[in-house]
Amino acid sequence: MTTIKDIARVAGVSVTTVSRALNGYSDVSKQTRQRILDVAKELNYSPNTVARSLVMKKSKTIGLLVSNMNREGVKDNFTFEILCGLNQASADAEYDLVLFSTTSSKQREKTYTQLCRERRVDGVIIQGIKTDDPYLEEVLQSDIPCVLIDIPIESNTVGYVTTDNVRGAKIAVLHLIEQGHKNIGLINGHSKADVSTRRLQGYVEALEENNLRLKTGWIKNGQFAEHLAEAAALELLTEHPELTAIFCASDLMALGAMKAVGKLGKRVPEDVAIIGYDDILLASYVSPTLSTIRQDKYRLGYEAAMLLINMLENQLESKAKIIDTELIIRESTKKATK
Amino acid sequence: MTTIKDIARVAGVSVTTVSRALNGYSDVSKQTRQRILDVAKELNYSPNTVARSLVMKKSKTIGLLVSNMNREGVKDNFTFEILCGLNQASADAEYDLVLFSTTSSKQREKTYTQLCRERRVDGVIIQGIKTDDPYLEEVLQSDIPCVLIDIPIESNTVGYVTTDNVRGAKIAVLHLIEQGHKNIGLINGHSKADVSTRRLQGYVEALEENNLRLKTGWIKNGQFAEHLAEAAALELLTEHPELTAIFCASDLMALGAMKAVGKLGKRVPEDVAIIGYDDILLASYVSPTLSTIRQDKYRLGYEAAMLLINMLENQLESKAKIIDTELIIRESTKKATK
DNA sequence: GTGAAAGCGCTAACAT
DNA sequence: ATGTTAGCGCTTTCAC
Repeated sequence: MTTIKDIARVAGVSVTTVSRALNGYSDVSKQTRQRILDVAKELNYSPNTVARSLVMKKSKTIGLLVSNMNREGVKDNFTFEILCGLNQASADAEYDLVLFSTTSSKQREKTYTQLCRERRVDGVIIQGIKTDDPYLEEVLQSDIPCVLIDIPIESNTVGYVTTDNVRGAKIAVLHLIEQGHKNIGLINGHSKADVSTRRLQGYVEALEENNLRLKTGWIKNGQFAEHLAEAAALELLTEHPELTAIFCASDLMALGAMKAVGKLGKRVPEDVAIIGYDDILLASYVSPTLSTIRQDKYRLGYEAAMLLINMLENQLESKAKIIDTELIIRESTKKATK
Repeated sequence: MTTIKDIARVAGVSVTTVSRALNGYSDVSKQTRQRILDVAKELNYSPNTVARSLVMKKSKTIGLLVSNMNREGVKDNFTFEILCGLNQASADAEYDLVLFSTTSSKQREKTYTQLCRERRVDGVIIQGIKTDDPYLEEVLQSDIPCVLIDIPIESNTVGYVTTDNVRGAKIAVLHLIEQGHKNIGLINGHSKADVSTRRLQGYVEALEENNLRLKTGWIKNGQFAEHLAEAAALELLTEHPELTAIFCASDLMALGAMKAVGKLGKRVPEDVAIIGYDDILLASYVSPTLSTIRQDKYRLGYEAAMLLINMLENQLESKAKIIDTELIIRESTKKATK
């Protein structure tokens, strides 16, 4: 493996000059630089980024702490789309992405800080973590630059990227109201997700603004899981036959709710209208197609990486980014024919 | 940031001893080791893997060269499932995964070898590369250990993981034949994919063994893309109305074919039976549900990482792994009622 | 059982 | 414009 030392020897200069030439410093004579470049190419030289990282104390790598990278997580491409965005943005800025595996049981032996410091990543992006995760506390205490996805916490070294979940949920429910629904149920995620808290808020606001009844019995949690949401919808519709619409805080859960409606011998949207959240691929394929609030997951990832890189390279003022969502109207909320 | 030097100073020993103690070498007295461990904990020490990599010439990281990590690739979770498997396996073996971004335009400026050597990855896993990709040639010439997914090439430093695509395709077509079909079309991927070549072979074998007619006009390529497959199916069914079934070399293409059947005013499976390949999530959600050949993508990834790690740590004999596939019968190939 | 010293490949003062 | 030197944090002979 060729090193700059080899180049120096062959080119008849010192390693310093080689380093300077290769890194494009100005204080190298034109002919020397050319000679060095030629030799480097001739010897098929590749710089050793490890050695460089050691001395520079920067690795040009970003650590990724994502949940759902296990066998079970395969069902939604939510994480993957974010990953794609992250990947593209870091590629553009010439950063490498390293996946920290939080899946393994061993993993929890190490603290967040240990994890990051060992790998010498310049910064970290975290997605899919619950709000009561002990790591979160550490993130705030640590001095490692970090961007959180969908957890709006800001500090000196921590920023975040998310969508306006209150508004998204509100728009979803307003759409249902517009379709003539007055008794609207909610199947939410769980209390340890910030998005759930906010989507609940949006739901409440939409109802209140329209002077509609709001019963706690109409709200259940489905943990973002399809089958749990199915069970929740079953209960909801059995216990509260007055419900004519359900807002689900994720498309996967909406799918579960649709199944529940079917099992009760009812139809979507004629008997019960369903609207989801996310706009996953499945939403436009299921029958009836699912109305939903589209989140641009790719962009979520892209912006997260951009933000982090900006934090690393410039002293950034704003460390938060809110991304738009969009109402997608499909068949599952078609107005009931009176 | 604490270093072993700090520990050495506080514990009153040399850095050598600290290194030995921390790495669990036997030739350190019990009390010295304990003292060092205590000091390390007290100083909140994390080892610097960069420094270690530099001297050890091993990084305990695996490079990932995956295609489809861009905005367009988001549609199928195929890559993601593989990623999950890779992630789990490397986590288990305490390797880190670093994503090489082949998406960026800059990327192609660097050769494969440069890419890998710069990052000092111990090995590489490649997925989604076409058989005429220039990188592939380099992989074989390079001495960097590498595992290919779905490209059966083996060398001293190169292994692969794949499924038996001939057999998978054959089983799919045999299933159609069993359902009474005699005129069976094929929508394949493209000629630069090894899996396509093999699935074609399986198709041919199945027909020949049953003395069924085989017309080149019945075969088209859909480039693994849904809309191209839809167009291909449209042509196929228009030009060859005798076809009563189509085998598609991917589920996404099968979805396109199903749309085409619909557009022609025909029904699946009554008029045209469709069988796909992969068993993506959508397959069990579309209507009618899609029969297919299931590939365990997670396992594909898991085994690829395991294989590579084995190649890195032991001198491995076998560098190939073939994973089973499975016929999944759903509605899209239900026997036509006579 | 422990330490001194060398060196992994690179960058960065500080000379000259 | 170029070279000398030191050092990043760690592992590893080789001595004692």
